[in-house]
Amino acid sequence: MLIVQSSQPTEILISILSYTLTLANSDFSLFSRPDKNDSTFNELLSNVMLHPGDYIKDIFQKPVGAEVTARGWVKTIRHSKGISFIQLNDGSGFTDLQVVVDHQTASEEALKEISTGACISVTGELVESPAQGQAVELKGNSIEVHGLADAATYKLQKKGATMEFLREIAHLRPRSNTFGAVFRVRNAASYAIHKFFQERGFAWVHTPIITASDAEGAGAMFGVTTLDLMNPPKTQEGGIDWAEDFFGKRSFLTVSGQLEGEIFAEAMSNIYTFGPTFRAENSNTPRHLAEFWMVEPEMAFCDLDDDRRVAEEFLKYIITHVMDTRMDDLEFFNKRIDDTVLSTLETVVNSDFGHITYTEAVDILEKANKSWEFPVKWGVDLQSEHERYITEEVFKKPVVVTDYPKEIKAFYMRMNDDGKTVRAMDVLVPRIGEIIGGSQREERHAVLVEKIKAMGLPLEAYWWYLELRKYGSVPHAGFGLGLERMIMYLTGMKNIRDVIPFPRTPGSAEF
RNA sequence: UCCUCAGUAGCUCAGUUGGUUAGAGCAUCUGACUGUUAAUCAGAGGGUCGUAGGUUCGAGUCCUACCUGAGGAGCCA
Repeated sequence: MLIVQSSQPTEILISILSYTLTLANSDFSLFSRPDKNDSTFNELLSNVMLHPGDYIKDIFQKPVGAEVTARGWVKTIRHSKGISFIQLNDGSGFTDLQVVVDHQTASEEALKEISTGACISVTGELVESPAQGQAVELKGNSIEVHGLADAATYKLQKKGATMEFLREIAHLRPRSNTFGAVFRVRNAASYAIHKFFQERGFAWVHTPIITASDAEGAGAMFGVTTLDLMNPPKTQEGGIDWAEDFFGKRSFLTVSGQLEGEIFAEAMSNIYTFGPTFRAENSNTPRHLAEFWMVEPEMAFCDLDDDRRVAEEFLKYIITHVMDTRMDDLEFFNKRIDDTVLSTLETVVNSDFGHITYTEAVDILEKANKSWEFPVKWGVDLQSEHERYITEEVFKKPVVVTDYPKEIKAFYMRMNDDGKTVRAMDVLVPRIGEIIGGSQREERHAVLVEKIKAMGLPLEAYWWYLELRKYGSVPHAGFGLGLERMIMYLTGMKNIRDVIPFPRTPGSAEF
């Protein structure tokens, strides 16, 4: 058996269809190559594409005796005298379909061409399985081989791979149990996010990826330029003349869509952003990426108390949806990755979140009979160890901490009447610590102007942000959720690089 | 960016106070087995010990630099 290499898309498709292994008549040399003129591209496409009802997850729902075709990638194949077993998976669910092929209807020689990683279609009858391990299995009558996978060089083995190794084969890792489950959960969580907001009348706003305002001060930004770095235009002072650049000024990849989100909240009332975000920090930890996805709702006519309630409802909704739709994957994580995943998620869904102020939190921490690596003192930001103590040991459930000292929070957070604290909130959950950060925004023009000045930020850069406070200003609030941190929470995965398809970190942008 | 640890077969690892021909399991290949479930059993092949220097009669092992990865810190989502 050979694989035809071709470069034209239509030829590739035809060669995919040409390796039909006809098992029913025991003549394994029958590999017909259909005349290219026999079929149009569209007809070929409709023949190979999976439709609802065709996925392996759907096949499990069909009655015993049904004639079905299963398509997917071989996870393992086992040969015995007279019979072979294939575990087939198309990514639609965690459970593999077991395909059974009798050597009286198919030659062992031909079956041994098929190995882990090969892509095949199998047609046959769905039957009750006589053995332990699965309720039903597919009794294969004919197998179509789309693409073989050389067993001697295929890198994704059946066992023994570390997360670090799988990261190096990111083009193959979605086919593994763990990563198939991770990305199904990621998809389900993403859908739940949209569903939650859409059901509540929030509009999804596509805030820009490229921005010219570097004034937020939320960390280092990636520059975007079309200038020739070897020979950039210079100003008279000798610096780079950004006026000559593509956008006529220095521009960057966004670090947050919040400020633009506020514009739309003050026009469409309730909105959310959901998209990629970039930080050029040289931070190399299991919790940081240079490119990650963030969800940022922004609500008009909303104070911090409402903000807090939305955040609680939001987290519970995502978890509930994933538990309802991807319990097969969650059970795998609970069994193989972290045996506290399910109990933690159930705790979050079934508890009313606690609520304390920063001042109360500091009081609790000072009175705690613990030796902190970082001493606690009013005015100093809470460390991870403090956050986890409060949520895991004091409350034993999620806690929202509000009203932080103004010095340790961003300029746009609304000043409290005490003049010392701002209407900020952090949602802390067991095992992770902070998962959501948010605030009520400063809607009073004069107060915001003073705040920007006090923090030494340039007023001009915020001209439009300040105008929102001059024309039809209203109390409003919002928060941010890092999608990957949520996926880590849902799956128990320990490294953020393993919950995003293609991680970007300092020194690494492969694939 | 700083601190710590690691890098030996395709993968996961062992390798003693420096010692002559570097091992295992899995994977691969060959064979056996009529229902397997990380199949099992028998046999075979497979290594520039991260890279470059250095110390030594002799380096996988000791030293230096660099590269890559992981954990911790800072920053945060």
